[in-house]
Amino acid sequence: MKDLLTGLNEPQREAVLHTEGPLMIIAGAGSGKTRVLTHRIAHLMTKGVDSFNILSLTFTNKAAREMRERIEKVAGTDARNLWMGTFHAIFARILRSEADKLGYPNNFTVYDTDDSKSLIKSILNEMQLDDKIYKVNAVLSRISSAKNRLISPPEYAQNPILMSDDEVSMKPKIYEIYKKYSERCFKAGCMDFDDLLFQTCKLFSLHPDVLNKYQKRFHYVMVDEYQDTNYVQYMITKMLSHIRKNICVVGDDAQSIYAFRGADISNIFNFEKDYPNLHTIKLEQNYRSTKNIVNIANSVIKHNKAQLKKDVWTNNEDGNLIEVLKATSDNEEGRLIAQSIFEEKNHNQQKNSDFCILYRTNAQSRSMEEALRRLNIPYKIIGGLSFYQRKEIKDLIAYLRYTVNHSDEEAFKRIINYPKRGIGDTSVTKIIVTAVDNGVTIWDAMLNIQSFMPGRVSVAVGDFVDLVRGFELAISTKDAYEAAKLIAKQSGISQELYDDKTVEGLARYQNLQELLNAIKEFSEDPEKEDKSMSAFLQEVALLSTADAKDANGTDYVTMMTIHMAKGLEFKNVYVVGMEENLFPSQMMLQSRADLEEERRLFYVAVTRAEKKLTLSYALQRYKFGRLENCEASRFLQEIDERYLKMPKKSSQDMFSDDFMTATTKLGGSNLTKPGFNLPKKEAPKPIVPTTTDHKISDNFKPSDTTKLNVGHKVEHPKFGFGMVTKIDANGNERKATIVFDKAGEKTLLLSFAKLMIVE
DNA sequence: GTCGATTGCTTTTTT
DNA sequence: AGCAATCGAC
Repeated sequence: MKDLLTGLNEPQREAVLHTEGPLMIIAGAGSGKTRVLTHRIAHLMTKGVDSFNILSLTFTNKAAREMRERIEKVAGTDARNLWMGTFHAIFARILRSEADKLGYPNNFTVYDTDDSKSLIKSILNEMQLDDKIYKVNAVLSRISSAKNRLISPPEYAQNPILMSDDEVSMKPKIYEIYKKYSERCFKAGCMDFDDLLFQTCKLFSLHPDVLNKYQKRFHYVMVDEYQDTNYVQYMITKMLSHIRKNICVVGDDAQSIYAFRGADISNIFNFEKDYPNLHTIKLEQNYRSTKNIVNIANSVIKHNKAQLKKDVWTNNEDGNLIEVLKATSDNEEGRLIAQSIFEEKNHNQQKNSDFCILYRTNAQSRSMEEALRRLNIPYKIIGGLSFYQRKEIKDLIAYLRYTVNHSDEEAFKRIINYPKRGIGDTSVTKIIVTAVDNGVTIWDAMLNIQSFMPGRVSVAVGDFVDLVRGFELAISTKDAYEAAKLIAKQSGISQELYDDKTVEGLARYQNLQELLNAIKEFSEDPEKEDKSMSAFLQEVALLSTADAKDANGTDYVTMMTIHMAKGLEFKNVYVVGMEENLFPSQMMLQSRADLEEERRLFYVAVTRAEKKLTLSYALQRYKFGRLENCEASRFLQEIDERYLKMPKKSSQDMFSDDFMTATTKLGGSNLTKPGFNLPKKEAPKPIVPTTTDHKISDNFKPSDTTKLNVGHKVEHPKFGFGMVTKIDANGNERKATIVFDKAGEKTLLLSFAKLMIVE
């Protein structure tokens, strides 16, 4: 036990030793949180607690896997009975043995987000609602947030606030859609992601005996990333730990970045209200980053109002100043970053894996990729489209799902006419509608196809039914891998992909093979107690992009969104695209709360860095295919200047040099001021009386303004001569801000303004 | 029922 | 720019 405590600081030790009663650990970035958690579990076990009685909940499979590995290192095989996993995985597992108590089949299948959307679309169609008004994403998020707040359809209908919100937003039918959606999922024997939690909560509420069973089992409950829990998750953990109250939550309010998905920081703030005898420990010493990085992070986060008091500090060296790079364009930004990585690698003998590029949106990766490729720097993008989101993978999975669960409507829709077997959308809809109207499953409807759709289609449907029966037999007589192989072949998917000789087709065929390999691995894994196809599907449904196996031994620069980077650390971190309307995102500028979440996101980004942090922005960037002008992010201005290093002179580019000089002058002394400049909010615009007596030049002829840009001198028939200072593009609507010599500053719509470009 | 062309949308997303 | 979804023509 002693060695579990060596090397820990005082609060860390305290957290490890405090095992009985409610405990909240507020863990600053880089404060050794994972270490504390693993040592705490190991400590429990050395005290004689059976790992069987410990439940540890995380948010990602990756986090769960890493923590399990670390515990096994300390505690050995004793840890194998530990229940450690994501909320969804753990409760899916419980539901698999208890689902019948809620009327679901125990081999229920799981709808992913695409399935949910597709089901909502069907329902909208059937209700003949305009999907321009009822946007699928909006409807789903409404339903999802209801579920996350434990509001069932009847409760939704009785909630005056929800109902009037829908009324006001011109979507009064949301309740009905929600009700139908729930019924359809239930009939299909399917749970969506939210159901895995919602139904667990329902199960525990309706069946005290079941709840009691798990309460007795889990003597100790631990929750990581508590700031990201939503209300259902809060309820479940509260219920589970109700008897013994040995609940330990770990979180950092400053790193809460998933409010947009229903995470509720107030779960942290309210935790002490639930547990009057709560013990709180703060881990404030940062072991990860240099003083400069810790300081800049603190100087950023202090702009937020809503936060717990915390004082993160470090004993590490001061380290480098934070460098700010300014580029004229998104492409140049990529070049500057790639160049910086290249130089840094050479100077300090670093590996590619010491570098990480973080951005707000996935779309920003492209300019980075191109630049890195040009310098032959290997990179890897984390996130984006995951393996299991690829069409060919989802298709085979749909076959497997449908074979396991004949009621699975979304799987059915995917496969009924793929590969083509002459059953088109009209027929499919008719089958589904008949099933829904008669209250039977789609499978039953197909068995009776003759009665309502005689003719050619019914033969095709009959063949399909026989095909699935054959698959069913395969699954019941063979192992998961052999069955899947047979299904891939007999469904025709294998052939279909094999016949496609394009490059993409080849890749798709290989992906299919890779999926089969994954099933093989699964069915040969000695650690898995349940190797059924149904178990495989469940595991796969809860996998995500971040869970992909690491390419072994290759050394690459990592690129990802900031969201994906939470919990990770790199020696050198580049946060790119530090621009207004990008980071913070313009969608997030609506409310203070949203802006604060963006700021926390920035906090997460900078705290990933161990040694060197670089921030960059571009003056122009392509957005949605349009070139837009950008200003430096307000977050840059919020940083205390003494931690910053001047923007580096951007390479060779004349235009950029000119711009640099100009802005540096504006910014004052280049020794103290970084060279970015935000328009001062208070600065009044010069008020100049409008003069309309400009004498139009003889040779005046309106120019083509599509190429009009900042710096151009123009003539306007009324306002006279002026200089373009800003171009704003909003869809097709382009606006130019022009400072006229006599008429002052004007913002003109280019589609109307007659302008002649003078130079 | 199937194919292609046009139209519209676009944050982040552990599950 | 890039992609999915929808619409119109065979």
